[in-house]
Amino acid sequence: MKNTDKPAVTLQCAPVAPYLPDTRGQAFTRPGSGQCMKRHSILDAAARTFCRDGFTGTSIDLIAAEAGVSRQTIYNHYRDKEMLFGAVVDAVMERTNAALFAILATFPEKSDNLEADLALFATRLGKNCMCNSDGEFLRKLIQAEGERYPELFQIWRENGPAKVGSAIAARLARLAHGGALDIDDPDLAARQFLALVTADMNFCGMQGEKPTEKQIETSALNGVRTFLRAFAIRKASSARADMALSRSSA
Amino acid sequence: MKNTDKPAVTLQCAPVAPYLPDTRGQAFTRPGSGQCMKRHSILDAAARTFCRDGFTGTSIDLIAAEAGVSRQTIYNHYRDKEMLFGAVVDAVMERTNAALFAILATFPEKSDNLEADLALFATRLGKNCMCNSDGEFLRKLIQAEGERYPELFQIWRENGPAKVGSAIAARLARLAHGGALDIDDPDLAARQFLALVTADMNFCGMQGEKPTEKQIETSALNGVRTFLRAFAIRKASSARADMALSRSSA
DNA sequence: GTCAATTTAGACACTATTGTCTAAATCGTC
DNA sequence: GACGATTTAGACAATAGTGTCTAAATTGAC
Repeated sequence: MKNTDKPAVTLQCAPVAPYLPDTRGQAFTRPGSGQCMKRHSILDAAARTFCRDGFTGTSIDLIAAEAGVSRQTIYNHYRDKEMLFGAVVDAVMERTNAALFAILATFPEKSDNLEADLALFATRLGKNCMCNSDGEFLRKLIQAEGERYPELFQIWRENGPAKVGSAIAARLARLAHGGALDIDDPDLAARQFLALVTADMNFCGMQGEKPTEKQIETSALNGVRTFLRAFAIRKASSARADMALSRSSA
Repeated sequence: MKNTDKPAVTLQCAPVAPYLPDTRGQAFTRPGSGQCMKRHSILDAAARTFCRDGFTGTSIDLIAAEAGVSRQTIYNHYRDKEMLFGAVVDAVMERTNAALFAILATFPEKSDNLEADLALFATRLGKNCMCNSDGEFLRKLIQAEGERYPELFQIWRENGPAKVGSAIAARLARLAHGGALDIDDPDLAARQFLALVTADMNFCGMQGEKPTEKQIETSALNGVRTFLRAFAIRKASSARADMALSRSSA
């Protein structure tokens, strides 16, 4: 059984030409050279450090040390700290977006075994999008620096959660049209779906920390169950039996 | 009609004695004197500034300017930046806790008109606890500095959301026992209740910003409706009619 | 091995911030 | 108005960070 497959999106190197700054002020890189490694490890270390210590709390020297390069190398690739930060944000958003659409493609089409299928979908979403390092980065940094650098995250605000929401809404509407769900407002239902499957993560004393894989799975299943209690259409034949059953353990 | 009453908790001045540092390193203050005002405006400005710019991004000079006092006055009251930060966190947590319990007391007891009552309760919670300035402070700062200063927020992690959760769980269990709700796991239901009534706030492109009052109300009502769809026990007599009705608009 | 590109370590000027210290000004109470 | 407590503005040393510059070392392709 292949489990929640991680859409491994690795960073591509920008093409050719030495020291020509692109839109973000970073120099292009000959692919395959050591430069690519360096740049990757810089972006990686910067993401980790910015996420841990915030923008102002992070020093270039710290990033350099953590990336295993000299400070000057960072300045060779990125004009200044803000440009580096922008590049990190871009990279993380691109990765997360790619993961997002890969996962959206796995949304269940058939309505048999809906609980298990939706739970698997929600688990994938949690593990590879909302609760991994990239998700943590976006969550923390948007909270912390979103107001100071509105233009940086505007793209994400518009394309990130909103797009997941409407994408899930469309797929929920499809299930509703197929007779499996009873949904008035698909957009609202999508938001509530996302809220429910992450419910356990936000209110159990572990604010702002990454949940474990187990916690993600449990939260997803719990959320899907309640979501289906609210929106699933029970078969008319066994409606009374279902209701009696579901009420029995109260 | 008195609307969502705000439990106005104002900061009390610590008693007596000049320049004796208390546990947080802050000097006590003669109540009623100008000192109290100063200290209050320092804490106030510090909360705003820390929330806006983060701990490292905030300078004492900025706080002093925003509070309308000299920098030295701040150092007279608080030993250093960390102590000031700790005092702010304490004050915000105390205020939020007080608001929390005031609001918890308004949780509906009777099960007639449950939707409206729960929506009002959730609205109060949003407006006076989770989405006001104090809520924003705790949310942002725990995300940003929670890992760096674990001991500061540990109290909140244990006493804040967890306590709301179990308090609401107890009240939901009571409603369930009274026959209004069908709930297996009250703690889970409480977390999902909180997640649902704040669902609209997190996934509509406005991450990390304070929602408007209108948004809070709408989100609360939407969330409560779905919560009740999942957990309310429909009267047996009108069950079929209810189900037909709720499905009619899909 | 050569050569150009790249990286490195270190020095550097500059700015910002912290926390201390002082002497003068202000406040509040009697 | 006197007096003690408090606040204030400013100077101050110490530290940390940014971004630039250099010369030497390293890399990688041919």
